[in-house]
Amino acid sequence: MNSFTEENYLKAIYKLTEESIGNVTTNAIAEAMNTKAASVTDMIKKLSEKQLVNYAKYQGVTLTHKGEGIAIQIIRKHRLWEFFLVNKLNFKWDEVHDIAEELEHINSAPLVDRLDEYLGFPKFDPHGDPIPSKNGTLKIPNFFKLSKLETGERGTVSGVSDHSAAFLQYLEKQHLGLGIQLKVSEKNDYDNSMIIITEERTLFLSKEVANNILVAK
Amino acid sequence: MNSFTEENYLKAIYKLTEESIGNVTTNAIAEAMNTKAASVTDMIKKLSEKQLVNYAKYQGVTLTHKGEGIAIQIIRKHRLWEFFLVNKLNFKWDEVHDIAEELEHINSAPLVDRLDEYLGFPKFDPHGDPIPSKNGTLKIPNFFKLSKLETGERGTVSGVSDHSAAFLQYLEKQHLGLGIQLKVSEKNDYDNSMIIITEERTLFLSKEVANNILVAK
DNA sequence: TATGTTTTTTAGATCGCTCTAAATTAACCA
DNA sequence: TGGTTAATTTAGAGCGATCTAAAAAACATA
Repeated sequence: MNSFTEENYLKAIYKLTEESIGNVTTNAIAEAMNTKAASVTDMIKKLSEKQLVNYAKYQGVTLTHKGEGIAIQIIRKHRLWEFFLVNKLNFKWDEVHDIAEELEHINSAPLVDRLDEYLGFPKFDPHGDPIPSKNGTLKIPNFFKLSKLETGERGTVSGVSDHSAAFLQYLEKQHLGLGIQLKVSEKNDYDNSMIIITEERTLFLSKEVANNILVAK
Repeated sequence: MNSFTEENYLKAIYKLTEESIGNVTTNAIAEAMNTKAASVTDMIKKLSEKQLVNYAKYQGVTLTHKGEGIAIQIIRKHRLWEFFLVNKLNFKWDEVHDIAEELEHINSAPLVDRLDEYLGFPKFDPHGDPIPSKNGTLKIPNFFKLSKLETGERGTVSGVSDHSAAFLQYLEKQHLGLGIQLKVSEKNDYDNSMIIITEERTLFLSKEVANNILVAK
C-alpha cells in the first residue's frame, strides 16, 4: 500500500511526463508538488526502492510500468469522482477539483468499478479529460488548442488545459463550455488574441484563454 | 483542520461515551483504537489543547461541545456514505464499513449536503443506525436487544450492534435483515439462547447473536 | 576548456504519531 | 489503613515526511 503522499508524487510525475520530453527533473516535481527539491530527492529514493520509478542520481526520473499503472488508476478515480460530482450531485465544473483530489485516494477496487458502472462507463470527465478504463488504457483524444485554429475554421469546445476555478468560471461567464460550437472570425498577430463566433454571441479571447481551450475540429 | 487520526479518536471517544457512564478511560480508547495507552495519553493531550476534549490526568476524558460536534459530523458522513454504497452502488451491508471508514474523512461540507439531498435525506443507514442531521441532531431510536424479548413477544429487526462482516454475513445466511418480523417461540435459561419464528423459517439463535440484533416492538 | 551558475543531493533537524519500558497515581481489599 | 494490583503517565526512541543549509555534480558560455 502507498501513502497519499506517494500517490501524489506518482500522479505528478505522470502528468509531468506527459508534458515534457525525457526524464522528469527534481525541480519540476518540487514545483508541481509545492515542496522543496530536497524533499523530492528523499521521496524519489523511496519510490525507487519500491520499483515505482527509475532513478539515477542527477538524471531525473521516469515511471516504471508498475508506477505508471498506479498513477493511471489514481487519475481514473479522480476523473470518475469528478463525473459523479457534476452529473449526480450537480456540482459545477469549477467546484469539483479539490474534492476529487481527496476522493482519488480512497482505496477500494470494487468501489471504483461499481462507481464506473453506476455512472454508465463515462469516457470523459467534466473538463473533457479522458477517463482511463479499468485495465488502464486511455485513448488520447485528438484535440487542438483553440489558438491553433485559423481564421474561418470551425471547432467544438472539447476540453481545457487549465483546470483552475478562476479559468473555468471565466469560461462560464463567457458562456463557453464543452460542446459549444464556434468559428474563428479574426486572429490578431500582434498579441495572438482572437475573435470567435458561437451560436449565442461573438467573443474576444486573449492568447492565454485561447491557449487553454481545447477544440475538436 | 484535524488529521484523520484526530478525527478517529474523537469518533471513538464519542462511541465509548454512548456505551459507558461517566468519563471514557485511556485504556478503553486504546482498545477501541487498536493502539497503546501511552499513545492515547499523547493524543488526548493534543485534543485537550485544541479544546476538543476535557481532560484531567488520571480522570479519563469527555468530549467538549466542539469535539462532540466534530464526532457527530464524521458519523453523519460515515452513515450517509454507507447508505450511498448500499442503495446506489448495490454493495451488500457487510461490505461497506471499511470503505465508509475512508470516505468519512473527506472534507467538504457542500459534498455532504448534496450527497444527503441526492440520497433523499435518509434517516437510517443500512445497519439501522440513525443518520445525524446537518445541524448535528440525532434522534436515538427506541430499539431493544432481541435477547430482551420474552417468549411470545413480537418485534421487527431494526438494527445491529455488531457491524462486523462476519456477523452480518451470518445474519444474511439466516435470512435475517432489517425489516424482518419475528416472534420469540422459546427462551433457554441455561445458555440464554432462543428460538424465533420469522415469516420464512424457524431459527435457533445463540446469546451472542440475540444480543447483537436490535428490534423495534 | 575553465569558470561561474544552476540543479541536485546530502546532512542534520523538526513535527506528528507511534512504541516500549519505567515511573507514578489511583483503586481495591484484607 | 497499608499493601498490592491495575491504570495511567512520562521518558526516550523510531519512522515518515518535511525543511534549511551546505556540498557536490552538471550545465552553460565566454
